[in-house]
Amino acid sequence: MPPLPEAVEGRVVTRFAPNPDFVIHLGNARPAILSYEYKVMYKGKMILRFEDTDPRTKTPLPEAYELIRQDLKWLGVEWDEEYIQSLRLEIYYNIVRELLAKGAAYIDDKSPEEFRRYRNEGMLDNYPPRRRSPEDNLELWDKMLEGHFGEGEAVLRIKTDPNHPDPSIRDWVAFRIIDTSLHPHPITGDKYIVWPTYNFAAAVDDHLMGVTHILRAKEHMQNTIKQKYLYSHMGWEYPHVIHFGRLKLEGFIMSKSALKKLLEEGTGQGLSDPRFATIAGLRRRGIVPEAIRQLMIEVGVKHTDASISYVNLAAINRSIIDPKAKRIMAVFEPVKLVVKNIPWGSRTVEIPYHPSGSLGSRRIMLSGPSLELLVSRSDVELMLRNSVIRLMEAFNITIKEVKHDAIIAYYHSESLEEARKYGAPIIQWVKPENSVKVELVVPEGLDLQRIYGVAEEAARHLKIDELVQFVRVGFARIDSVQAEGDNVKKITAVYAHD
RNA sequence: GCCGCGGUAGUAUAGCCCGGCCAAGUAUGCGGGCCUUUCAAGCCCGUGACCCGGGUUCAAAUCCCGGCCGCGGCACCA
Repeated sequence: MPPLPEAVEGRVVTRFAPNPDFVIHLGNARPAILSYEYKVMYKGKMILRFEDTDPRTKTPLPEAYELIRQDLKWLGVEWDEEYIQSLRLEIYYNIVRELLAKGAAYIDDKSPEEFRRYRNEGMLDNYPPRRRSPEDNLELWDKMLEGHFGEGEAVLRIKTDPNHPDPSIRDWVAFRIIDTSLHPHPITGDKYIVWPTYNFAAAVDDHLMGVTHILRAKEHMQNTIKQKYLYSHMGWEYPHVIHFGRLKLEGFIMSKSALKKLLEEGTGQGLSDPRFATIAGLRRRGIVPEAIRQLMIEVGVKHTDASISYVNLAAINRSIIDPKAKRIMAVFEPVKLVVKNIPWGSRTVEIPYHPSGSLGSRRIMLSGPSLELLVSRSDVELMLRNSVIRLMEAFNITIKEVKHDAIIAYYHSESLEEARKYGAPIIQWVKPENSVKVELVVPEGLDLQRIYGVAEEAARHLKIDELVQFVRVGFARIDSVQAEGDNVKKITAVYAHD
């Protein structure tokens, strides 16, 4: 990671400030992870701050506070202090009195249209509310707090350059009235009706919390300019800001509104739907935190938008999970395979869970002279093209007949060398006895495909969240295990990538 | 429309501030080969980019100007 401007070891303070109106997604992971990584790099401090100051249009989700904490922990992000803005309104109110006394802010009790007229015509200097005395403003402020004004009847504005080239900068709104009897706040209920805007609360908190470096998306660039006026009124020094572009994960649903819409339609998968680019969705799909961390560090802090392709994320993820994912044999849309003329009565094959041999092994007993197995329907084609096939880790067979309900084969030979000699394809197989039903959920863009099959007996011992590789199919995460007592009936897995 | 920020291979990123070592590095993808009891991993080879046009300079991806394109903001959202 590139160094931070004017960063001193031990003195860097970063923050991650989500709005708890929803869970966090991959885009939020960027400021969260980078803030954390820089904190670690400079042995500083990181703050988690919930920005929940709009109970009306961005009503906080009560459970989101904890879900966000959980997601951050899962990502490996550790923060040192935590704040909730809705619990800090008195602090903001006190700053307001100071600003008002200094003549740096004023109560605007005219209509938005009236203000806009003065602002857009460059007449802001002469806007009557702007010219009010500090004493009158203080009095009006108290009236606001006491409830003399209804929603939309008064706001508090911070004085800026009244002729700033960007009109949106001019005398921005710092507080507005929200009728919390109509729109209660999940934490403070209807206790407060005068709420700070993002620019006020974030700016004040960044100072009070000693934040030295802000990492935020570039949609805040104009906000930085607005906030600097507040800092200059208060005589504060503005932190260093690093802006970066937006992040998109190709093929995933990212926008909050689209996610909410799908949730309402009832996808049955909730916030962790594997089609979502939410942290929970990616976790569900078998993406590990380290992969997200590496991706964020690679993407960095450029101003340009980045469109991440899933294969890229998958490649990083694969390199992390490949060494520790058990290889499990599973066949989908199973087809019966009958092997005849086996020269031995019974034999046990020992198959390592990983080609490296580092994950142990399981034993499978096979018995002759006639053996019934299951193979994947997708491999039938291979059997039509190749007369000799090797059953992985077992023996070789000759295909005799491909019928619609079964494949008849004869034992051919034992060794791998022999299979090579014939150029025999190697396929996975499942012994029907003690096998487990498996449902593989495959997210594909907006669709969720499900394919069904059976897995070998060893799959009975898989645990939820375990990452496995179904041989010749791909990596997947065990999502659920259905059992009756100790008897595992079925496992459901979510496909991660090949 | 008005403010602001950007544009390096399919994707992501390095280099740009401090011009030459960049006929542009890395990862991933793609093509080919090797290896391998997986369509995984590993190894080798190849593929492919400095938005366009001017200018400054002995020399420009790097500096300047113009254009084009993309993104963000213009909220009593964050």
